[in-house]
Amino acid sequence: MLTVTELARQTDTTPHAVRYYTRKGLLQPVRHPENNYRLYKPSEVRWLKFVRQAKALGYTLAEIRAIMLDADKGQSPCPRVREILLKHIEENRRQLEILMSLQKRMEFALKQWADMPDGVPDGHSVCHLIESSTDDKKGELQ
Amino acid sequence: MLTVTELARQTDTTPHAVRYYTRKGLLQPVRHPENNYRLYKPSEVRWLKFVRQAKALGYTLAEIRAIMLDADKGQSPCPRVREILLKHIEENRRQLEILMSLQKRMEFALKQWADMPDGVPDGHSVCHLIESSTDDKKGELQ
DNA sequence: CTACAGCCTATACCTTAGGCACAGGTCAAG
DNA sequence: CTTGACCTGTGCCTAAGGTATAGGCTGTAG
Repeated sequence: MLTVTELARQTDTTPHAVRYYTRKGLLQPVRHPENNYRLYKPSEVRWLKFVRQAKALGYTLAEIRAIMLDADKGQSPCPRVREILLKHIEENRRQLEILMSLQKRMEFALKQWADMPDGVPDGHSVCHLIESSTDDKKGELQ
Repeated sequence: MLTVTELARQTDTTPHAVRYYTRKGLLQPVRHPENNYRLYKPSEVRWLKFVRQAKALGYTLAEIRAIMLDADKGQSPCPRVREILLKHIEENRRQLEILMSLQKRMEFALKQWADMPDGVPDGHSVCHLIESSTDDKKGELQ
């Protein structure tokens, strides 16, 4: 049986993250009856490595939990795994477009501002730089 | 004097967002002595439009507040505004690289999985799809 | 006159994935 | 015996609001 720190070390995480995953239901340790420490079965190392792998692929903890529940019921989680990946690819594409649009707006403003002097607040203007920026599509910023 | 809903309507926001900005110190309404409603001066419309403009350029509320404090002290906020924009352009570039790397990983996995059958959990594997994914650079995911 | 609908207000809790801080417990070295 | 290092636990904090709940106002229909 492993303590949080031992488990964290074997999976390249922090003890706090291990406790967090536990709170989220991704790990089920037992408690040491004397000091109340979390104690993990050695097989949890494999589970946790799976979690890290899935996270690196963009899966959220809630999605990973759903995948685990599939597996716990003996069902193949693979259909769900494929479906979530497709959704993420779409979402990420949208997010990339938003950030690229923001990047363009910022770089355009930077260029525009290069020739403008600093102004002093005069009561009807806070910062003319920002106020001068054309506000086309804002794009939700997530 | 405007109520939250009137102010929100004139600036294309929601009443809740107006209250949130107020809590964050970006607006300073007085309170109606009878019903405790927030009451905003008509000039706050211009302030709030400035906030929306800055947000569209990627500024955070905390940064906008710092800019306003500059202006309140009679200092030109423009140097700070330029400096923050540069920082954001750098940060956003990093974030874009992270998301593009994730997008590549996801699309690679999708292609790789196309030829793989669904598996049933067998005790030493949760989902071979995810487990088969090569985990090169994860890139922090923000 | 009152019941109800609709709109307004206020506060409080929820979100992600942990980071950070604090208080207490255990162990070996000095 | 005490000190320091290391471990544990819990609880608060994040950005920018969304959503839910509870209460107050007015207009109208019965």
